[in-house]
Amino acid sequence: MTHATTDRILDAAEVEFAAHGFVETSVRTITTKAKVNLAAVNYHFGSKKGLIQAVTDRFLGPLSQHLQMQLNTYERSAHRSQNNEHELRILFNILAQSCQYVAQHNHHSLAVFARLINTAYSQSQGHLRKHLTKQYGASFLYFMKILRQFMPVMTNEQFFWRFHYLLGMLVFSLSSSEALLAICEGEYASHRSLDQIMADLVPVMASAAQAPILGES
Amino acid sequence: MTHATTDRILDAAEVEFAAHGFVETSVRTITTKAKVNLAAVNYHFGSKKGLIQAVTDRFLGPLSQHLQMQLNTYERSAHRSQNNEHELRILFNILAQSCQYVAQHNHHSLAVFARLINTAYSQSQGHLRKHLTKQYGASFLYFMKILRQFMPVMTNEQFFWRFHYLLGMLVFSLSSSEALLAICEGEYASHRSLDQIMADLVPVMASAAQAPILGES
DNA sequence: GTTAGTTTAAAACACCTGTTTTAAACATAG
DNA sequence: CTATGTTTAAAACAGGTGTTTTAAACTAAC
Repeated sequence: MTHATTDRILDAAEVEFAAHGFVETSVRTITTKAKVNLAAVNYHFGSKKGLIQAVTDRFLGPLSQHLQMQLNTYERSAHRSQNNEHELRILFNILAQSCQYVAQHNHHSLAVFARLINTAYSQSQGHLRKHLTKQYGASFLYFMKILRQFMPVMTNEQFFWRFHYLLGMLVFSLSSSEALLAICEGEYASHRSLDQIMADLVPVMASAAQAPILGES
Repeated sequence: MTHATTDRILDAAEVEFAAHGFVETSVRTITTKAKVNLAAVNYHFGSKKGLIQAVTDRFLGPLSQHLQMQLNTYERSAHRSQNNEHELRILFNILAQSCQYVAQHNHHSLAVFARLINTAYSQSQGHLRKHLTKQYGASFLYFMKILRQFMPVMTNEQFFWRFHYLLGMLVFSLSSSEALLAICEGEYASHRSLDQIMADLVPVMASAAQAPILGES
């Protein structure tokens, strides 16, 4: 194997980042868990930032690619029902399936994904956010563009905010599922995987997307 | 003034915490912005954790109090419509008004509130979460209990998850509004205050709460 | 076998973190 | 005045952080 070291670093970093976040995870704990020399991170990835980008790119690439493909085939399909909710569910299902597709090969990727978006938006001046929009903004906007057709009764501004409400629901649910499971502790229990959460969210997002706008009537 | 120092610390801490989060904000920047000696934080609050709790308690107390009162008067009101969505909107409106009530006296409190919940749930083993549930769990559960009545067509487990989907939508939207405004940068623009976001979210949360559960039919 | 790239070990760097300590000055109530 | 609590200044502590460096060992290809 030519790059066993880099892969071990990426794997360990992904687990730690997903569990404790980017800031709270030190390079030393990553290299220790990966059983790799401390200097290896800076040797291969330049810096911790570089490692974070590498970790995210590893699944964000396939994710956006899969998403774009699925959206393309959807757009080419002829029949479009008059039922907006039905079409919205199809679209959110495509998003969910794309997430599940990358989660298949990479168990912690969804948690990292959620954490990434969460922190990218949480810090007001986010270099992460710029990297995301620059690298994967196309797929992002493509999805938004198609979604827009089935949320016609609102202005662009209202759509913008509504979209991010949905994004927040998705991101928070995925990134804090561990804590939620820790809370119920067997009461409501029944472990719910990120895949299940995503599938569960589809109709909720569809309904939320169609909710009327108050203060208009 | 007897406690001008502690108040200045709390004010400065609130602004910094809201803007950069708890971990990314150092005690030194707080004391500098508050124009207070570095040791003052540990003198008055014992530790940084104590300061965080003090900052959150300052608005979480009035918030839970206001919420509990409003819920109480709601429960006492006789007429209850058969329209679940209408009642749900009333309930979420109560929540929104309670938030706006504390935000009135304290402009950054909502951002801190959102960030608090977000970080409390993000770290898997959260001492913050325990403090929250121990201190304000009553109001929390009270709200959930009333809400439960108007979301009858689901199991307790489904309700638990659905509730946290809504919570996530709320928390993410409030805590990342700055980043969202930075994105659109005048395109969709029109500054939207946290109060407006909360009000905007009421019908969305009501719809999301009522969304059907897939895989049952 | 030489060369180039990789990996390791260990140490050090420079910096930031929360916290503590010492001393002196200030405030205010008994 | 005295005593108690507050505030400041400045320094230091102990520990963690990302990063760099040095040297030696290893691996593979030409």
